[in-house]
Amino acid sequence: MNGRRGGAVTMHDVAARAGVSIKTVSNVVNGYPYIRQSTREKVEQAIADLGYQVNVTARNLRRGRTGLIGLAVPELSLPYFAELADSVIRAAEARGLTVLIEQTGAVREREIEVLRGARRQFTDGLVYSPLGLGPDDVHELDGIDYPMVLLGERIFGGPADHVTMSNVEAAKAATQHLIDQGRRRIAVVGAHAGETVGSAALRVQGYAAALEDNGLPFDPALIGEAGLWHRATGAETMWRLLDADLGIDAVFGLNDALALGALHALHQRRVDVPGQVAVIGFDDIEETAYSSPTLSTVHPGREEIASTAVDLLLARIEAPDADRPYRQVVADFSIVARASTLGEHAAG
Amino acid sequence: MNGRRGGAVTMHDVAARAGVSIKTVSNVVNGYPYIRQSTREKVEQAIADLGYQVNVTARNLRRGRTGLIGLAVPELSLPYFAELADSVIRAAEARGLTVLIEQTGAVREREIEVLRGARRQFTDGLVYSPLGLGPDDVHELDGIDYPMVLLGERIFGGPADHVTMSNVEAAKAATQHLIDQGRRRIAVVGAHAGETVGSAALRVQGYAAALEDNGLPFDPALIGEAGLWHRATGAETMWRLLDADLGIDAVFGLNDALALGALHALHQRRVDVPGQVAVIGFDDIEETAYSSPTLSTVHPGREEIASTAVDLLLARIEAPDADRPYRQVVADFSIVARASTLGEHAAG
DNA sequence: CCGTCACCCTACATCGTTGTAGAGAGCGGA
DNA sequence: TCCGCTCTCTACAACGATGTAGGGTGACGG
Repeated sequence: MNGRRGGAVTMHDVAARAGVSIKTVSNVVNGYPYIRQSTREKVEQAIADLGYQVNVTARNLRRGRTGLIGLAVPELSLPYFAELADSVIRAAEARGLTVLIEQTGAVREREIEVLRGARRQFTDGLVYSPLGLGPDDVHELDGIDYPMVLLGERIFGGPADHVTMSNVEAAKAATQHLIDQGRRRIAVVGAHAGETVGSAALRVQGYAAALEDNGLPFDPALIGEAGLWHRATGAETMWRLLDADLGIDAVFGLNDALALGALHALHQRRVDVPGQVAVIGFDDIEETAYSSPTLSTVHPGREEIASTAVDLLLARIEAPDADRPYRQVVADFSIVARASTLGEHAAG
Repeated sequence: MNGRRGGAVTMHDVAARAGVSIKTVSNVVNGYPYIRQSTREKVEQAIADLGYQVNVTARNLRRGRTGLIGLAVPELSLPYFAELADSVIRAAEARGLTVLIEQTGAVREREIEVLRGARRQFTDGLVYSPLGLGPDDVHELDGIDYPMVLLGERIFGGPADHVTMSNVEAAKAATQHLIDQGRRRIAVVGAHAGETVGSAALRVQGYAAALEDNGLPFDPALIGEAGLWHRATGAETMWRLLDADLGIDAVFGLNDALALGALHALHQRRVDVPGQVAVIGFDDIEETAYSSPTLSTVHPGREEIASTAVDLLLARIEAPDADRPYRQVVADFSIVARASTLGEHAAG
């Protein structure tokens, strides 16, 4: 029965042992103030003696809440999402919530399914990070009647709070960092041709803005496409760019996996980093601190995103009726300058 | 209320609309056979009209099961565990179970805490993969009164079924693979000095066995230590080994992260892989198929481990009283030969 | 024509907890 | 003295589902 097999001590047993009513036990457990000290002690003793633990299922039924929140991400095998999940789990734990992870594989159908699936019943709310949906799918969020927090830049305007990162600003800062190191021919790895929404488009936009700010030309030849943001595609794109002989002196990987792939390709071609080409990534995944050279990157405030998301969700869960307007929060970012732009001497 | 706010359609509502008793609705929902076709249709129509979904919490309370299982792993940011979690989630899904992940950070205290923590109440069982515990901690498992499946090689003999991989055999096969390519000076990256249990010890043991089978000497100088099995430590260990100038012609990374780190170090030192040094890893994480050169490795049957673990757990959950002896299952492995041992021509 | 049996359905209690309402004790102030 | 208040505790009815027991049908065999 519910975790506790065998014994299955209930409030009844505790009440009997302590010689009080079952409700008094409940009151003690829930910290109700008007209980005589001696009574409280009797109950606590009985609880200790019997090893009683509240039956959360029954409490949930009664309270109408489960204490569980869902987290829908594309895949745990993508480091960014594994680390995001890690942060969300920690943030939730700190607030007494438990996280139930659902993988969507970035497949549109599965992302939609998650919204109405049976699992929604277990959870008080959902942190939703879609990759497969596009702006045309906003209507899929219509009629969502549970607390939800959106992450990412695929969809805006649903009936949910939204936590994003400053993609444009951060990409601009990353590009500026390269320019500050004297770089002028900065390639991009990971663009998505034709897209106008999503992280790829926004980050390229930031890149272009930085160039413009510095009076540098935007050369389409420097924009390397890569559909999947994996290490392998990063390396391939880098090879293509190198083959084209464009005089590149820096690379902006739109995420860390791409940048690490590019780093790898550069090594293989015996291109010195950052001597000949500086590299910067985006996401600050753990591995960037361990690559060689260590990878400069954008720290997107993952912890902040996670804890803000959980806070917003919790607020909606606790006051479901308050039809307070949906908030959009933009997390702070920072540039983490490491050896791939500064060189070994200056960085760690 | 439990996911469905607002409406909160219950069996009562469905029963009223269909003009039957609430129990009949329950019977329809649960596939009870003795129901007139016409009645069934009426009920199903009412369910569809009202958009009714069973309240899982109430059902759980009544049935004494939650349909949730716990999965305790060190960290999701370690690719092996992220992929293991992925596999367990899929396996559980296929059997109608939902997974609740708990991260222990491989910290002994937190691993112990997980065993009795409040979360155990939410779950019908636990898939437990400790890294911080040692054989002396078996007693921590005493008195565990819920279904549990152990993973890994840290602890044996607890009151639980156990799924392991053939560490010794697999490591032996990996080493043999290198020997088959004509390698004779095979270094190990990732050994744990002094340990006699755990994956490191077992894999080194398999390595030694392969050498012996082939009449090759075991040279302690070739055994590179690395406490953490990360890419960075793999690279460091590899550098140390290279610096020692041992005439190494192959490297066995005790896991893929180490092997990838070693690969990286070799590249940096302009050592040709596999021309001068062949490299093989262990785990077959996704990335090994994308590294350059692609990394040969041991496929440890992660899917099999996950689905076996879930099967065993489910069997215990469904028949908790059956005191059938605890089983130990060893998953099959296979060698995945890629470019880091075969060269580009032969491999993908 | 009646008992038996398979079939279909219902009433009621129950899972373990918490909200509501209110009872009784004790105390101070009018 | 009685009222009203605070404090402490209890009884009872929920939450939404399912197990148990049993009440009606109608068909069939004797």
